[in-house]
Parts: sequence; structure tokens; C-alpha cells
Amino acid sequence: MITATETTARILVVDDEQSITDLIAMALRYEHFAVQVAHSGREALDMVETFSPDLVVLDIMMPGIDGFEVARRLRNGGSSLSVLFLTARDATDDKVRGLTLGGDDYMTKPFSVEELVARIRAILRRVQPAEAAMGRMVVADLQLDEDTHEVRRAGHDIELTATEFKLLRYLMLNARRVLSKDQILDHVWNYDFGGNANIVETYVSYLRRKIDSLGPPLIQTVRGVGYTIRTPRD
Amino acid sequence: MITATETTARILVVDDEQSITDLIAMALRYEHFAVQVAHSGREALDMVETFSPDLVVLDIMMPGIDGFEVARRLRNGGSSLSVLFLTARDATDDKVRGLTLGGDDYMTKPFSVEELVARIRAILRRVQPAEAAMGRMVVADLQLDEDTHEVRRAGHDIELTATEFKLLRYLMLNARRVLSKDQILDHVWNYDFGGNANIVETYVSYLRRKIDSLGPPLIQTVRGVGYTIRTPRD
DNA sequence: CTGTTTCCTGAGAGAACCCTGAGAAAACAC
DNA sequence: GTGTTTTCTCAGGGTTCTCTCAGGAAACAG
Repeated sequence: MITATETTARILVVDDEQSITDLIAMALRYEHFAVQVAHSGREALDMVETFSPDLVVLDIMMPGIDGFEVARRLRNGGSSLSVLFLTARDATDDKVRGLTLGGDDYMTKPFSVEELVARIRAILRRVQPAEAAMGRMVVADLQLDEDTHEVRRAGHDIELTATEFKLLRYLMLNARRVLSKDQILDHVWNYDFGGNANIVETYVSYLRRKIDSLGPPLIQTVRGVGYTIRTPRD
Repeated sequence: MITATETTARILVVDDEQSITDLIAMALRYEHFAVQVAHSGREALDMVETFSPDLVVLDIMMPGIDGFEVARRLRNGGSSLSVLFLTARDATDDKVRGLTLGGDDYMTKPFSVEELVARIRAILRRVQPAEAAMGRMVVADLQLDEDTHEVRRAGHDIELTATEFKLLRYLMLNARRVLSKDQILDHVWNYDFGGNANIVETYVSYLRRKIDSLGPPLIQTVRGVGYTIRTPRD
């Protein structure tokens, strides 16, 4: 522990589908957030009282009190609670738009866990300026900026595709930690991705070509386990 | 914290429609204003006492005491409070004009959040000269002046349509940051716009034709993510 | 050394994404 | 009302990206 203000953000996850709340809760706990789960609008409103979260991940389509109504009741309560809405891809986004103009945001299902975490961090960064400047990550002479989407190493700009960027962000967020291919697949690709894990190898290969050509290799294979990014032992 | 005079302007939002006050309050809170909401003329007059806002966003068409009457009573009370009126598109604007002779302003519904914020800042700039000179934005050799609505690059005046101007302002306000098409749509277009996001591509195309023909391209596509305006790396 | 497993990477098909011209519809000016 | 400007829709086509597959390289076990 570093200081007493090293706060762990509290997140309430609301979805009527258990599989979704399980997925999200697990991912967020892994990222060291304090997580609670609710499976209906009513339950959510109750838990906001008892748990007082910093942010709510809120599914819109729920029987009974839906996500819109939950959000509205929270606002009426004078709460300035941040909300990340979840919505089906084909849902008309009009109503969501109206609600997400503030610091809030929304994602369409299916999403990748990595992106969910990224967006949650982005929202928290705005609300809790303590975590400001967190949008920039550094490993050795490699830097990644989430806001500008810029990646540089040793003074060179590196152009990454969307997927490459997400993969690198995930690796850097967990720098030094070894991540299995399945973990990477689950976090960086959409949760309903059905393909095979070889795609992780492929994208690691792409990243190496762009990043490790500019200096000592940072992305390392741990055979039989997975990959990690770290500054190499001399 | 920088100084004690680092003031956050206080804004009272008055409209009988909850969805509208929700929308505006959320957007303004995101811009770090202190916001309170009232849903009737009477409530508004009370809150002016207790909240003492710097500016009031005031809907005209309200049951009971309407916006005109609220403004009149405020003036009679000797207050020099600034007002931004909201009015339906088809309302006769004559009466509004009469009331906006001071530093005040008005907007017709539906509006875009981006424009609402811009006008509020413009009003506050006049009243609180502290924020003066905030109306000019610069990216490389491109400059945009909110007050005069002028855009110049490399010594050339550039004529933009209203929508082009709003889009460019939003991009420049977030210079270097990558903005998704949805984000842009939500901020630059009216809140009830239901069309598809391709219109953003179209307008980016228009802007490029007018702006990027005068020098190295400033508006950049980040494929799969969105757009950003930045001075290009050599 | 040999066989086995794991990983790397080139090639390519299909999909996704983006740009832009053309024109209809709406707003505006006179 | 007429003509002009602006906004918005649509679709074609070019480009880039994603993902699969397969052969070969590297690491490991015996």
C-alpha cells in the first residue's frame, strides 16, 4: 500500500443476465476494483444506497425498472454518479445519446472486457482527478497515450491498428505480469469471439514487428504460459 | 488547486421537461460547471435566492410562471443575472429578442449540446472578463475565433457553414484527442438527430476540402476509432 | 539426437471501414 | 414564389484490417 488515498474505486454492475454480470465482475475484480452486482433495476437502486459506488455499469434492457429509469431516479436523488450503459447493438441509440452527454459513456454488446475496463478508467479519470495523467502508460522507452491514441518508442511514432492498440494497452496495463493466450483473448477480443487462440500469436507478431524493431525486445514469450511486456534484463 | 479565484461558474437550468434538464445538467456538469435544476418558474425564483447562480438557462414555454415572467421578476429584483433562453423553433422570436438585448442570448430547441456550452461560455466571458481571450483556439497555423466566427489558416480566410464550424470547434476544443464518430454526433448535432453516423464522415470530408487544402493535413482519421485534429508529425 | 509440442509468421480471402460524388430535401434569402 | 445555400441520405469503390490456415522454426523431453 502506498498511501491511504490509494483508493479502490467501487463499481456496481447491473444486468439481468447472470453470465454478463459474472463476466464483468470477474474482470473488474481482477483489475482490483471493488465490485458488487445487481440483477434488476430495483435491486440496483437499493445497492446504490448501501454500497455507494463510484460508477455503475448499467444494462438498459431489463424487465421491470429498466436502465433508463434507474439512471433517472439516481439523478433525481441528486447523485452525480457516473454511468456506463450497456446496450444491444441494434437498439436505437437515440435515448442513450441523451443520457451519455455528460461524463458518461455507453457500449454495445458484445464488447471486449479490455475496452470496458478502458472506458471505466476513462470515466473515473475525469471524475477523480487524482487518477489524472493515468491515460499515459510507460514501459521502458515505450509510451502509450489513451486519449490521443499515440504510441511512441525511442522518439518514433508507431502506427497501430485498432486491435493492435487494444492488445498493447492490455499488455502494458499488466506490465511484467504474464498473461495467458486465453486471458488475452478474453480481454482484448469481444466476449463472443469464437475463433481460435492463434490469432493472439498473430497479433503479438504484428506488435513485435512494429515495436521491438526499435530497441531491445519488450514483448516476451513465456513458453507454455503466455506473454508479458517488461523491460528486458540486461 | 491553482488559486482561490479559480471559480466554477454556477448555472441554474430551468425547464418543465425532465429530459431536457437531465440532458443539459449532465452536459454542463461534465464541463465542470456547478449546476442546479428547477422545473417551474416558481421553483426557479426560489433557487435563484438560495443558489445565486451566475447564469440561468431558462425555458420560455412553461406552465404557471413562464420564462418571460421569471426574467422580468429577476430584473425587477435588480439582479444583473445573465440569461440564456430556450424556445421552440416555431415560436415567434420577437418577444425573445426584446429580452436578449443585454448580454443575454437564446437558442431554439432542439439544439446541440456543443453549441449550448459554447454560448454559455460566450456569455460568461462577457460578464467575467477573467475568462477572456478564451474564445480563440489555435492548432498549428489554423485559428478559430468563437466570437467573430472567423476561421483562418496560413493567412487565408475560410468560409464555413454553421455545421462545419461547430464540428471544427469541437475538434479543436479537443485537439490531439481522438473522438469517436458517436461522440462527435452526440455533441455537434442536435440532440434529437436520428440519422446515421455517416454524416460525420461527410462533414469531415467537407472540412478537409476547405482546411487541409491550405497546408499539411490537420484532420486525421484513426481507423476504427474516430477522428482527431493535430499538427502532423513530420 | 529425435520426436513432440509450442510458437512464429507469410500469404490471402473476406469483411469492415472510410471517402466522396451525386442528388433529394430542407432551410434560407430576396 | 423563386433561386440559392445548406443539410442529410445513399451507394459505389478503394483501402485497410481482421482472421484463418499452414509450413517451418524453436524449445523441450526423453
